[in-house]
Amino acid sequence: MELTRYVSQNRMLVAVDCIIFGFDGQDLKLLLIKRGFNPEKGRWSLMGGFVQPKESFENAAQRVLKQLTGLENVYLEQLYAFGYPHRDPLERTASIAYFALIDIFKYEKQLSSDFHPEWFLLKEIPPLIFDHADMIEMAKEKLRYKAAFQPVLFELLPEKFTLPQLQNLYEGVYESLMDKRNFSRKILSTGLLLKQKQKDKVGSKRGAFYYKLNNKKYRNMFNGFLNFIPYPKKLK
Amino acid sequence: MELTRYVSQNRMLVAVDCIIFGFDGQDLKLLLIKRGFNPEKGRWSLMGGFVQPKESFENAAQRVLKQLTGLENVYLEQLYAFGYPHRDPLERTASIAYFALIDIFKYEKQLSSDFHPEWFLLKEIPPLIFDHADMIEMAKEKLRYKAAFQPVLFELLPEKFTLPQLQNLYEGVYESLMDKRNFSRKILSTGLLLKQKQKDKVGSKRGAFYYKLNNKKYRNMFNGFLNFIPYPKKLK
DNA sequence: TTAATAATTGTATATTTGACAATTAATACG
DNA sequence: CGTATTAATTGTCAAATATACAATTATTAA
Repeated sequence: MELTRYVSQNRMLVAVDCIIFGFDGQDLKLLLIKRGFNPEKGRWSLMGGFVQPKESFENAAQRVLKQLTGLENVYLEQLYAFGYPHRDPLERTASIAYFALIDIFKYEKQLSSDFHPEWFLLKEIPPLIFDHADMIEMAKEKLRYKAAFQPVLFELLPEKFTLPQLQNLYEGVYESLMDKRNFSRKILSTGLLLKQKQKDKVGSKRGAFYYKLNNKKYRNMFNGFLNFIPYPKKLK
Repeated sequence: MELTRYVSQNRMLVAVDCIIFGFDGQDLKLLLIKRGFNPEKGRWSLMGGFVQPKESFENAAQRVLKQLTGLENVYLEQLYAFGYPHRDPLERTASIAYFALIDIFKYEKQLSSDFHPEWFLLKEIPPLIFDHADMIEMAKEKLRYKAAFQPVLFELLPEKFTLPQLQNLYEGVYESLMDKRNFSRKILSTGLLLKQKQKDKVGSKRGAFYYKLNNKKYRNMFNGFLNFIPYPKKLK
């Protein structure tokens, strides 16, 4: 009899939205789309979609991400559930926000689709629908928080990357400048990087050596506490 | 016309569940209730409730928490949105889990109610309904994570507390033993604690001095990076 | 050959960590 | 009243880590 109890309760729509980070070797970027339907048609938005009946939230986020980028098996983590009553003016809709870290170069090969996606510099995000700006703000914060003692930023890099690129990445995330000598000492002391024999000649005349992740160590130390917080030199 | 788009989508129930931590000076505890309705009537459960039409998730969690403990303005933070399709066998129900840190002594005065609440040692949690055990596991992890560089554990203590109590708390959270000398040095070096003239005579013959939080500093440094990670001596 | 550019590398000091045990204050008991 | 008991309080030294700071080197382009 008590089984009827749920009847009196209200249901609501549940969506997922993805905050997709990328890094081009220089700057941090976000992938946004031009919303194709009302309300707010034509405005910039995070990529999202409604959770389907047989889908977990995680699966829904993966689906949405694949739809836009063609990518699977990328770093994806739940950020926060947004749910104040009128965030979508049309109807009450909860949104489970996920943030994704992708290798921007893998993405570029895909060339999706009818969402009119564009990469924006993290510092130049246009006005967004609903509470998407809040979501991004929270995602930035969480990334800083996490990267402070988990080597999560490597998810944004291609297989081979240089130390100057890595430092650019950390400087972008923490919006600060770091000392090159101290940075490389600290990063290399983790034993996480394997120096390659080739150099990247694109960025400079001299060229910078490539490094790869030591994947075994990476997986092992991912959840260990390691202080990856860089020491800001000056606030930009 | 596109306004009809949402029509084809499915709605679901959305609930909140609260993981309520307390600390009695010795051990970490969780407040659980005996579920009063089907399904799973009579089994132990986190305190929860459905999100009402005009309520944010946060408000729903506050309401539920107040209902059970009589407390308002306590530390409450969203933990994670749980949503796999059949977590509630009766009907698809998302649950936004919140964790709360309360002063267990303030609670004890309230003596609620018809939920049959009981404090359980964190190490002796009984079998729980649905995915509530997962929620608790995640909450424990998050508490460890946060307490590592935010002084959040003070939310579990009464206004006045002793250093041995504080160390018990950290040892409980990290399930490890710490060195008294190093612990007090580290904690006191933050300048966060104000030594009182009175002693707590309950715990020992000699008595231990009370400390209070320096509230101004507390608020200021809450979001700064501070390494509160204790150095485990032995795993218990 | 030289100039320009950006990558690479080292050292000294200050701070923090971590290991380690003797002393002290208060009470209870003979 | 003295003594035993209990738990709180306090200090030092070595090791590791953080931070400040600039000269040298490899490569390309002119």
